[in-house]
Amino acid sequence: MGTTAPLNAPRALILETATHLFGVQGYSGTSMRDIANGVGVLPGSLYAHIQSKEKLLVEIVDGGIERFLDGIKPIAASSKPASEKLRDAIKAHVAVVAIGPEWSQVVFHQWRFLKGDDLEKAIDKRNEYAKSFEDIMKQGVEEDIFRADMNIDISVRAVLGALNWTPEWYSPGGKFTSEKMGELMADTLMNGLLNTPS
Amino acid sequence: MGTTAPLNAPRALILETATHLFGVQGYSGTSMRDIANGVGVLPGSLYAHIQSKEKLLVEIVDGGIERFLDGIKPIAASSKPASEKLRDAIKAHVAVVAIGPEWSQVVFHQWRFLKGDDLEKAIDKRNEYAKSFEDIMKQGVEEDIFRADMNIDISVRAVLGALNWTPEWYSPGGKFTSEKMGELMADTLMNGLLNTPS
DNA sequence: ATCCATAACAAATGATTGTTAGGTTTGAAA
DNA sequence: TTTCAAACCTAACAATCATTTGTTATGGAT
Repeated sequence: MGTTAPLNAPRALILETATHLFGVQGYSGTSMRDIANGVGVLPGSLYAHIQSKEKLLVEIVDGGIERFLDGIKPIAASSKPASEKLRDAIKAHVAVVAIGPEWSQVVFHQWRFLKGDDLEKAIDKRNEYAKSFEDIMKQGVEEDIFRADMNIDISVRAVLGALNWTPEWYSPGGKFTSEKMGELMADTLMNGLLNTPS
Repeated sequence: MGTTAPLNAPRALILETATHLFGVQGYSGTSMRDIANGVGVLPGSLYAHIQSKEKLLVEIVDGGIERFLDGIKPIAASSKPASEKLRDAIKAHVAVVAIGPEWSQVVFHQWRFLKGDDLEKAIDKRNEYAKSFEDIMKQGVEEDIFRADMNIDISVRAVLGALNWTPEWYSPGGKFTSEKMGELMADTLMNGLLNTPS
């Protein structure tokens, strides 16, 4: 008595549990005791696997941003027309969110609690991601595929806002597959809402 | 010695400070000491003006949601065509965000920390707000002003996502007035990005 | 001059925070 | 059978948390 059976993949389980809790309750709203409880272990035992609460967050956020960047890089580098690039980018974004909505929530909202270098790097990567979208928009305007009369800054922010908000309502068991959802999202953002009579 | 001059409008100052801190650091990430510090008072002194940390959040969130609802109610009730309603709704939303981006951040993100009735009511009002947008969309499709081939659920979420994300980047001293920003936002969301050759 | 409400401070409450140190169990290798 | 490292528990730490209590200073009204 007094001990419990070892977990099979302790580190992964801790990451998973922390991601869930950080996503739902926020970083500050989640205690190491909460995480330990979710893992099924006493608080102190966590430190056999992780360095600190903050490093836990760094790992989750960094890994998440990286996924989004990995998703868009080949698209940005391709030689497709901007309209296809943007559609692909939107679909890629939704696809990453669909992998783990809670993970995405942490990536989008909890990065604020990073400090120093970790914070700086996270912000840089965020900006890099946004710039990929901006580049596609600019390309689209140059190619005369996108509206010349739109404000690119605002449009980038509108599109990224719509995308960044998806983990707030996306649920894996919904009536659309994540692919379909990406399509619909791209349709709405690219075509707009207004009917364009032909 | 040992005491400090009374503040001029203590309650309002506390609300203001708490809103700022909750917006930047989150509810759980903000201590009463932080707030007291910002106000220029010792922690215990706050309780002469407020009931508790939680009531403070309730007041901020409730008041905020109410502003958004007040903004859209007359628009939803008007007899304009859906396209004008939606444009007005988007502009109204941006206008409310512009009053206080940090306040809006609290409204959009910190409501999670409400409990019981307060939480329930906040969610109800959120849904009510979303429904106003949904109604306008449906009206627009019926009137043949909006695309019949779009998915309304997804479009509502795209538009609200773009709008709810605005406090993340909006800054009062930007190069656009909030009115102009609302216009540009409406342009992008309603017309989309694609060029529609005439 | 006295009174009194307002609003502050000072100090402490018990609970919870992240984290650490040291001891114990486990299962597999030697 | 012994050894050994991984992974756990027990117990505690100093700091910080929201909040309460008792007291004091202030400024306006009586």
